[in-house]
Amino acid sequence: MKIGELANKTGCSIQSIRFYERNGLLKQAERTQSNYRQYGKDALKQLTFIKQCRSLDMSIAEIKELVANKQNPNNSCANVNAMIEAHLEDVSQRINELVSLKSTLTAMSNACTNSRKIKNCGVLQKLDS
Amino acid sequence: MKIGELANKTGCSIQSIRFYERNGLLKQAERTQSNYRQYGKDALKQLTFIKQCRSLDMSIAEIKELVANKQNPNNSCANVNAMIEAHLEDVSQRINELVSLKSTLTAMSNACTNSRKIKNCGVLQKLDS
DNA sequence: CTAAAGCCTATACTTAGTATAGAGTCAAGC
DNA sequence: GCTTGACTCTATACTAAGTATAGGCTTTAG
Repeated sequence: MKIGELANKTGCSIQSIRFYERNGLLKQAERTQSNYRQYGKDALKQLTFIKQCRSLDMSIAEIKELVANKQNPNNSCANVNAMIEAHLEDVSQRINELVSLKSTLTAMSNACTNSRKIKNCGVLQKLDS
Repeated sequence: MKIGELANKTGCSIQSIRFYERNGLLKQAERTQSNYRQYGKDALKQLTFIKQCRSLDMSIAEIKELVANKQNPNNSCANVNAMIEAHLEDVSQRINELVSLKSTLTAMSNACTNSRKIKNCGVLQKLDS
């Protein structure tokens, strides 16, 4: 199949598929005589894997590491586990940050009403304090 | 005071102060004869305001809008309120995404142990499914 | 045969800064 | 008076993960 079909099947944009190839997440695609990229089922699988990882907010670098690991089926998977744990830790921390931020924003939002003027705006007053 | 002192007092980097100026969040600084930026208390206040907004994850564009609003003390503050609400909504939604993501990652992390091989890695199996 | 749709590469743009190069300025010490 | 180090200046490149665009082929449908 060509890149457009692959894009449709995976929900990735054509540009991001090319981007993944350029960045070594997808191996270089075969080309037709007219230089069109040509994909098989394995590429579909690989791209689906990448999409799955991206949906978990993994970085390109992290995914690249996972892809590399998959090449060596008999190696230990300890670093894969370590990476997931580190990523989980990042996500947890970001959640904590955002929750705290949310409560500040809520307080701010409650400090004003639409009927005021800028000079009396409760939101701006909180921002200035 | 010069830019280094302002940076120290606010905890902003010198580069980001210049960045804020370039992008219209801070007004153009006065210059000394030798072209050094010269700041007074008002700049300190303004930069502190910007930092406060950034700590709430507001974008440069949003802060620019707030700064512009502050110029007109007698206007209604409705759009300030609307922006905070929209931002709060964004944050809430992002929290929801991350919480769901966290539970997926936790399940993944629980699906494997360090003692396995890549081909039997529970994490990779979940990622492939 | 022609026109539309699809594909190709290369380049610029996005966010909110950070990092660097190369040059000018200022204060202190000798 | 000179040098050295700290500070500042501008301009440029870089980050992440794509998206958007221009200009040029190729394929497909009518």
